[in-house]
Amino acid sequence: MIGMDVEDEPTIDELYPARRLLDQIADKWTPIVLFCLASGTSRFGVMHRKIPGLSKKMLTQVLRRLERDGLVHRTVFRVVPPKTEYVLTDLGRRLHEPVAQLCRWAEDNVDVLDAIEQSRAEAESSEAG
Amino acid sequence: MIGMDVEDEPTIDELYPARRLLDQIADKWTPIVLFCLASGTSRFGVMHRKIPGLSKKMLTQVLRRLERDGLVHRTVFRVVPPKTEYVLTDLGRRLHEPVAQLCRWAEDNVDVLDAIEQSRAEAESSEAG
DNA sequence: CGGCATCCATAGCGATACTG
DNA sequence: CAGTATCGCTATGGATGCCG
Repeated sequence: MIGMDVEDEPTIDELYPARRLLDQIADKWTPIVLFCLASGTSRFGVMHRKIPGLSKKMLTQVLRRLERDGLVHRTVFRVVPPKTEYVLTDLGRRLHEPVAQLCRWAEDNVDVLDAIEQSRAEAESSEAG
Repeated sequence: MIGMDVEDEPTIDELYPARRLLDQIADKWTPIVLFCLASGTSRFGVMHRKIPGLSKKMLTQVLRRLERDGLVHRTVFRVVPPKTEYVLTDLGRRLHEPVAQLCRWAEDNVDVLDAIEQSRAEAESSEAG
């Protein structure tokens, strides 16, 4: 068995489910937007106000991508003033599941987040000092 | 009650637990590295080979950050050839929980990932076509 | 209101080469 | 083996202004 090696471990390549999922949602805003939409139909301005720090440009970008990937449906009402509604598709609701898990974990484990921030602060102060 | 409005919804600001968690792990590689380390102590080269597409530079960067934030412990053995071991701290194991949830969900819902990819492919072809 | 276009600054990230 | 250093491109993302 030349080339055989017990140390040969399976690689985690780009087809690995976790990596495919991460390619989809692993950014600063997508999970938050998904989370916002989970509670029901929402509008551009509402979401924009609801997520401080998220620029219109980025919100648009995230929503366009979600729409393109079949996760969000966009309805434009041709009225004055303009009105656009966003709602999760069935697929979007499926993808929201792991995001919700993540959010729940975060809320239940704020102590971990605090501890991480403290570690970082200590590391940075000792490096600066 | 001037200024009171039933439409006033709570904002999801940067102190919201989910956003703090995302700031920590929402990138292409961190969750994968965390996942790799979950199975036990590992070495730089082993992880590098195990995750195709992850450059040495990025792996170093991710590991340094995890170390700084108290999630990973690094042990350098002064031997030739050099040897460095990485292992999750208790805090790191805590943070691994939601990552593991994510990975599990991804493996159980490959159909969703497939559907998303198909939606994207269709959107792109109709846009190009 | 719900965008899009533009500018611009920075961060991300791969490629390559070098070191102890 | 386990990095560090440098280059250079590209993507990210904020700011601003315009438009229907």
